[in-house]
Amino acid sequence: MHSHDLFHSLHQLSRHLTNKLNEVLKPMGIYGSQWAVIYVLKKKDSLTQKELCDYLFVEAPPMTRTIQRLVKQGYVRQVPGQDKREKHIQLTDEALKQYPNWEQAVTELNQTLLSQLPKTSQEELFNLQNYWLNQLL
Amino acid sequence: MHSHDLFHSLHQLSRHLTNKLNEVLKPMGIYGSQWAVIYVLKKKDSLTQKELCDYLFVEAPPMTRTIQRLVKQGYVRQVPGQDKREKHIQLTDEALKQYPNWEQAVTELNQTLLSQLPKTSQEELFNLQNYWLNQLL
DNA sequence: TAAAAATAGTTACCTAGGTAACTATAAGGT
DNA sequence: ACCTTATAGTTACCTAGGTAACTATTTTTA
Repeated sequence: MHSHDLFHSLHQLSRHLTNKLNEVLKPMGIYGSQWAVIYVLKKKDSLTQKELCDYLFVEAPPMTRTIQRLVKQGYVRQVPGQDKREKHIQLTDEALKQYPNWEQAVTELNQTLLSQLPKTSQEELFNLQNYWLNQLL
Repeated sequence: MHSHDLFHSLHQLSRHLTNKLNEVLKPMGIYGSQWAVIYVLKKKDSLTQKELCDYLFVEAPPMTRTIQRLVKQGYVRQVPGQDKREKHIQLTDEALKQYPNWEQAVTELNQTLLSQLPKTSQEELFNLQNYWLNQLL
């Protein structure tokens, strides 16, 4: 096994999964990057853009774009914070109404994608990825 | 473990590695996508764009762009095939001259990135990725 | 063999995500 | 208090990769 192959297959796998995600979300009118933000906001309730960036491991500029699109679609609102530099991002009622649909679509996709991979392998893969990622940061 | 987390960590890991690769290649004047093409061409000698797409699992349009950049930089040439639709892509002497530098930089990076991950884990990760990828295609 | 379908590659345009340079606000050091 | 530095977010522009629509060839088929 050459190290190149390991990186190559990881890259391919990631792209394949991203494509599948966008395919499923397309008819629901949102993109994968938007779903990632929505998913976090559902769990955390209200976060600044900085916090979203840190959590999702994304730079500020793409986050600005993703949020602006979500604002335009009415799924998110930006509330000015006490610190006037900050913007607190929250899901709108419209987003909360749509959430179960999005969640179901994504969960079904994930199950389909993982159906051929035994549970123990899933755990193993997840642990290896996380261990490696933590070592790298 | 939620399936979302597995996909999320895979996505993060992939992005992190891509960023590191581009960081290392930047001073050498090429990008990660270009390196992927060069690496394949070094092994296979001459391939059509279609064959490169299939091998790297990439759609035709981005491949066209990557190759056009490589042509402009003088690292690759497009030889018309017997089938006049095809273009056979080959490394130039200039690319072959630079290759060892690129190869060394990438190999060193890979070793650094993998240094904290035990050999057995590397194999395990590689096998899981490939197994899953094959199931999905 | 002429018309239809498939294939290789390109162009135009989209999202995803990165850096650099900028603005506006907040925090610290003197 | 004032000036410097740090931080949150935006804007502009770059690469990576995707789809749709197109051109130019080749292959199939009627």
